[in-house]
Amino acid sequence: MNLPKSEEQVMHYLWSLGTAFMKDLVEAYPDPKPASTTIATLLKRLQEKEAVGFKKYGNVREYYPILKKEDYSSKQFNGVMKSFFNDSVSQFASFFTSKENLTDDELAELQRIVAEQIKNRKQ
Amino acid sequence: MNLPKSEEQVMHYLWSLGTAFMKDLVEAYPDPKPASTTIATLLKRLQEKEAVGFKKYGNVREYYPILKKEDYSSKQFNGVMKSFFNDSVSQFASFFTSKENLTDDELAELQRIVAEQIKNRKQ
DNA sequence: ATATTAATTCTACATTTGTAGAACATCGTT
DNA sequence: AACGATGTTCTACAAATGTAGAATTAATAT
Repeated sequence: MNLPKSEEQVMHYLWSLGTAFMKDLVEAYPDPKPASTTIATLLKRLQEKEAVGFKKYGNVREYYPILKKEDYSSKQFNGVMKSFFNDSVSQFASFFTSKENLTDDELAELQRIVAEQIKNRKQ
Repeated sequence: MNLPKSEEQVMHYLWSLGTAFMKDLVEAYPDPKPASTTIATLLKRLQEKEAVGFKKYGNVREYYPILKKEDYSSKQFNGVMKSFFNDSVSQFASFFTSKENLTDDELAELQRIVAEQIKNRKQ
């Protein structure tokens, strides 16, 4: 499932809000906020794709994400990984660690995390 | 510059071929191959976006990528990084190192690469 | 010179995406 | 019971994307 930008944006707000009424979503946008009918259209499209669900309270709906952020993130990342790094971890790692905007501290942090994960796996 | 899938596909073939004539591009596609006019349209759109250029040989053009794969990859990756990992290296690193489809060997390789990069920077 | 090959330009059209007005529905208030 | 706040559905339309036919052009081989 690859969502268009505008729908992805709605998902981001929903992921961060957890659940939301229409109003909450519109409010979440920076000015100039979109018309609520615009959000309504996007929500409807997302429902068709089973990416969001809702609980009904009378006329009103409380929306929640069905699609998990982790799963979607993972899919997006894997897509980039495959298209641009040939699905090769070392190719990606070289790119990533030599990014200029990666600070020394971040690199050290990465090292720590990798070491930890390695230890974790040794059981 | 964020290219639509179909144009991105053309770029991938161009990146891997280096330079190519129309024919080479069409041939690069798996069956069922697209009509060459389809590729022509995509190439034209890519030219407008200054993502590809060409050298003329009579009636025919030898296309080449202007947009560098590295730059585009970088942008794509940064987009995912920002949208899904909050631009946080450690958040991303945790996700990445605990992917189930990351083998122990790949993890070790990553460690090696990180260590090397750290050493490299210390001068 | 003519047919063939390869490509290009123009035009076209369906689908998807982005955005929103108009009309209608419902709940909570006066 | 009428009203305002919210929200939903329907309809609409422009722009972007995906795909390709028809007509035309140019170089090459016969």
